[in-house]
Amino acid sequence: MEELLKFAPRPTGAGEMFQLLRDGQPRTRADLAAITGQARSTIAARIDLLMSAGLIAPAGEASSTGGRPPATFAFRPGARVVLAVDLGATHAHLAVTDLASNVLAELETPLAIADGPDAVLSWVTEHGDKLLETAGRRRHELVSVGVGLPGPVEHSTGRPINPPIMPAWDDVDVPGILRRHFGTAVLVDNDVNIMALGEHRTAWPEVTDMLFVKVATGIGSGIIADGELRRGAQGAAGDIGHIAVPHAPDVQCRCGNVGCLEAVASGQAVATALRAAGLDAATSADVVALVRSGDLVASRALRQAGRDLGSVLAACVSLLNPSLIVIGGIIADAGEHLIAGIREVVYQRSLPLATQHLRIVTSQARARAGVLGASAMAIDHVLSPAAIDALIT
Amino acid sequence: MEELLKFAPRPTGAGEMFQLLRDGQPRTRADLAAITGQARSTIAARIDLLMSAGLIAPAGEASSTGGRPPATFAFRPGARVVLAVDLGATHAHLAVTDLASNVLAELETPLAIADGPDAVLSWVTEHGDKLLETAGRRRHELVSVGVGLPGPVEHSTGRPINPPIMPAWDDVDVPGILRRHFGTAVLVDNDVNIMALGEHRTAWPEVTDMLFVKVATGIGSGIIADGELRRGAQGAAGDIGHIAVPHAPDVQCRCGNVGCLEAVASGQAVATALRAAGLDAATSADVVALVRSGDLVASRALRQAGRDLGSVLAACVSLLNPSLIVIGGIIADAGEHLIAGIREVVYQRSLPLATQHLRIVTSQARARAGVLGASAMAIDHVLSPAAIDALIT
DNA sequence: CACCTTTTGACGACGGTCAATCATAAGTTG
DNA sequence: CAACTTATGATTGACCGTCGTCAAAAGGTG
Repeated sequence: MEELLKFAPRPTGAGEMFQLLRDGQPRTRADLAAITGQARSTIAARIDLLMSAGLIAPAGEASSTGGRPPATFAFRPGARVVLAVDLGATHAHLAVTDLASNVLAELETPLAIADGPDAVLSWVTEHGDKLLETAGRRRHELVSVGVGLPGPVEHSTGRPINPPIMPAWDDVDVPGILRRHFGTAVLVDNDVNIMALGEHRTAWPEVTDMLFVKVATGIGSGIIADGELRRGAQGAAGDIGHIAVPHAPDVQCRCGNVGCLEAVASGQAVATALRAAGLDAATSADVVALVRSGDLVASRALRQAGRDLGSVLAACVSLLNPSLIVIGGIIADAGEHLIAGIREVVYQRSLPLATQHLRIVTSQARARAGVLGASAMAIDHVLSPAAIDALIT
Repeated sequence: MEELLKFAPRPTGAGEMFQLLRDGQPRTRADLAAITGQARSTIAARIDLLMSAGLIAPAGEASSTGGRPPATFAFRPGARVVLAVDLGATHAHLAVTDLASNVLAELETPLAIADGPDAVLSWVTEHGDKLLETAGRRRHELVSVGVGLPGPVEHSTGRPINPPIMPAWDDVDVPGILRRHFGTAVLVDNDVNIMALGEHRTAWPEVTDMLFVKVATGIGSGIIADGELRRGAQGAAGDIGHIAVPHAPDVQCRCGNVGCLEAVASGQAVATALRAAGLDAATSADVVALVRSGDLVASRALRQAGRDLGSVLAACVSLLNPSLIVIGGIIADAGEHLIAGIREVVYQRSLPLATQHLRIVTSQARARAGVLGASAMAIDHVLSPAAIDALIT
């Protein structure tokens, strides 16, 4: 049966051949013909199509093997642009990127999500247009928009569902509103999910199973399994902030339970603990500043937060068996104390099989993880085989 | 090279049209044309192909709407058979099923996995052949074999990796050995994973995100996310037995840590606790028997085990956001005490968004979950669009 | 029974892909 | 520089899958 597989007939359209080039590496026509199994003439025709759409461009000549050197072709990320929108509880981060998520122009500013969808989204459309201009691109070059929101989102419809910190946004048709203005596809997801996506695509594209953990005022995570973001039944997957921490003190959490991870290890929780110890710490940023200034009490508190986080992440490791955990969010900027605490507990509490190939690292995308993820989500939608085929006809 | 595989199985579409019929429902040519958007003549050609391969058969006429009544066609599950093999620590369960996982012949018997791969696998080949004969099928009708093993398995290669209870099986090429005998594709996975698959396919096919939990001598789980089994980076996902239980007593676990779920809530752990209370309980089966006989101490112990399980499952719910948790394994046969304890804690400890659509139920496939899953895994491989296209050419 | 509706199978047309061929371009090797 | 090697573009006929049409078949309706 399997043997017959190799006789299976004809492959691929132009859109699928294009997927091979998305990694940015230049390839010759012969390369593509060998990989796809198609005739050289067919490949040549597809190259012409993709070139005339501007999606690929000649990338110089490869080295000769004795005769005429072959011409190579590579993905041309600058062909179009997308708008990436990362909305947090109190800030907004906009970026215009090319199709390889290179940031062409960006804008970061305080903005309260609680102002409601009308105010926030009209701010987005206004500054989205301006940013496009700053990047020197025209509206017709914009092919899609990706948005991250600080709450649970049903990804298929793009509507927030019962978002605790932005109640006015419940069930708002965010894609519809933005599409009316920009005239393109609009993809929406949870902010932690898009951070996970951003980190995955830009820093760890070859990893298939990873967990991205955002530690800031709250705590959340995004799950990549088998190479893709997993959102769960209602889009609420990764919500680890309210998992009970084993052996934690019975601290009251805003969710009503006691001993939640967020109540003992979030930036807010650490700040509260430091105030109780007589230090001046109101916000997560204050905690980071204290630790960076070398304050021992703050460092010790952060390491303990790491241990508490670690005891929850150990459970996540057992359940998901990722090969990578990435720690992001503002608290991750406070140095190695947090991650040291995490490692301490995770490697002790998990089985060897799950930890032998497990790395635990800090975010590389840092504050840009959100927009990079929003960009990646928008790009994915637009560079799918079907979308490419539609574009070039 | 691997990329090539991504392209080779890009078929003409007969295999893909066949996927529509896999649900067993009869459809007319017009139905299929409407669904796929292809011309009726094209559909007719594909029907002919699939008919001549025996994969589908006429299923009578649909009711007329005024003119000639259309003929309907339906998947013919009896066209081929697969062998399903569920190997536990101390027992073996074999089944020959048709392509809809209907059991045609089965065999369940004690067998020690610790006897090693040579002894066990030759037992499997011998009795596999006999079972095929019992079912009245010939060797050439067998198209694939699915195997479940009680330990971590790298699914892509089918090799066990560091299996704690079957060390002699480490890195053994199980698919290779069985393929040499049966001459078909052989798929291998962890036993809990195939139970999850079996339960999912036979009882909850429409659920996209669920968690199957096996509670027996040990505790393990299988994850279905976005409709498919997720195995993690090394195939060890779902290994919840060694997650720390919050507020649990510091019971020593065989893994070296203390307070593991398996050490406080497994059949073995409950039996140990009951012995300490003066009851006669050596195995998980004894625990089930005691509870069924109405023993109050045993019932209370099981309910507490449910609570402990629940506190771990609450974390899993927060992380994965499933819409269903299925409890299987022998302990699940002891009635509602266990599941009552689970519900008690899960619904209290998880956020409303995650629990509002969450059901927690006992397994419907029961003892057959394993072979049904092995069967489903084998069938999936053989009824994929690419495999069908290869078959009918 | 004649007429209508709908399905079905057969046929020819169309378009995409392939394999082969040739002339030409653009390098390397001696 | 000449000979050789390899890549490219253009062209061709053949093949295969798909589509649309049309007449025949099969049943309902009056």
